[in-house]
Amino acid sequence: MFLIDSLSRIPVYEQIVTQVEKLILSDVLKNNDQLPSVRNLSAQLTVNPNTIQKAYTELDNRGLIVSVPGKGCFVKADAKKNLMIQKEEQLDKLASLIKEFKIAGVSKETIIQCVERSFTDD
Amino acid sequence: MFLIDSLSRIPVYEQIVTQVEKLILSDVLKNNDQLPSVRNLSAQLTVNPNTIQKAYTELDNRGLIVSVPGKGCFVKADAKKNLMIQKEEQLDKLASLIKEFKIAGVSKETIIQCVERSFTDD
DNA sequence: CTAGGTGTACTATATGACATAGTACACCTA
DNA sequence: TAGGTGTACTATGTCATATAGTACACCTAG
Repeated sequence: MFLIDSLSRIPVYEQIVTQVEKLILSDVLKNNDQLPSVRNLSAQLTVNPNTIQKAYTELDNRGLIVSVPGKGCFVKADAKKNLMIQKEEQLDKLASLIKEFKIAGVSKETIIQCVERSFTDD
Repeated sequence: MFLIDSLSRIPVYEQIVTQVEKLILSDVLKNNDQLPSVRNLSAQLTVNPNTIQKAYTELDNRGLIVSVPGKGCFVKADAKKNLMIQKEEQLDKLASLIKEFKIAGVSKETIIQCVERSFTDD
């Protein structure tokens, strides 16, 4: 369910946050679904429980999950909606990346072709 | 000539590398142009000389500049060409980013609109 | 009630990247 | 010769990350 690249510059806890977000966006995790427990996931990924806790705390801060002591962590009702709104707002990042390609001499056609292909493939 | 964000997660030396690349791509730095000296730039950015040296060493490794002891660091003849080739190869990154937006429910039209706008603006 | 699972909190420790500080050397050039 | 260049090296400090271990409060199934 999760894949961790321990060599990456991205911290493990942040990789987990990102992957949970993707699972929510792709409807693998839906409203009120329970996440793996801190201890369970830490064992599964051979990672320290504190690292998982940090990821879950972050997800809680972002309003994507709720942590219920004694029960578990659950996906919030409006998690996906919130994420989609956030992603829309992050289009700025795409713009700056495209400007870099523009400076690098990559043609507009090349980029649009790339967009088309990304939307066609699975 | 250079702007450093010391709060960023990106290391200072890497910010310098990136900015030199952009200056090369935008023809501000051309063939055989001399880069600021290690001590000069370190003073200008209020950064340790070793940090600048690390950036220059990295640029040297990437084949973009040549370091001549006793003289200075100079932009290589085929630096821009090499960079453009590298950038073309990095289109994969754009593809993966677009897929993220796709998952997030951002429409293809929205993205292409963003591309068009990026190429229109200055 | 009890046992075992949950989240949470805390301290201590280790590690590595990053950056600073300082020094030294070899080279080139005016 | 003097002053600028790149380069190399050690030592130190800082910070985020991650690990290790412990403890507590809560819920729930038995």
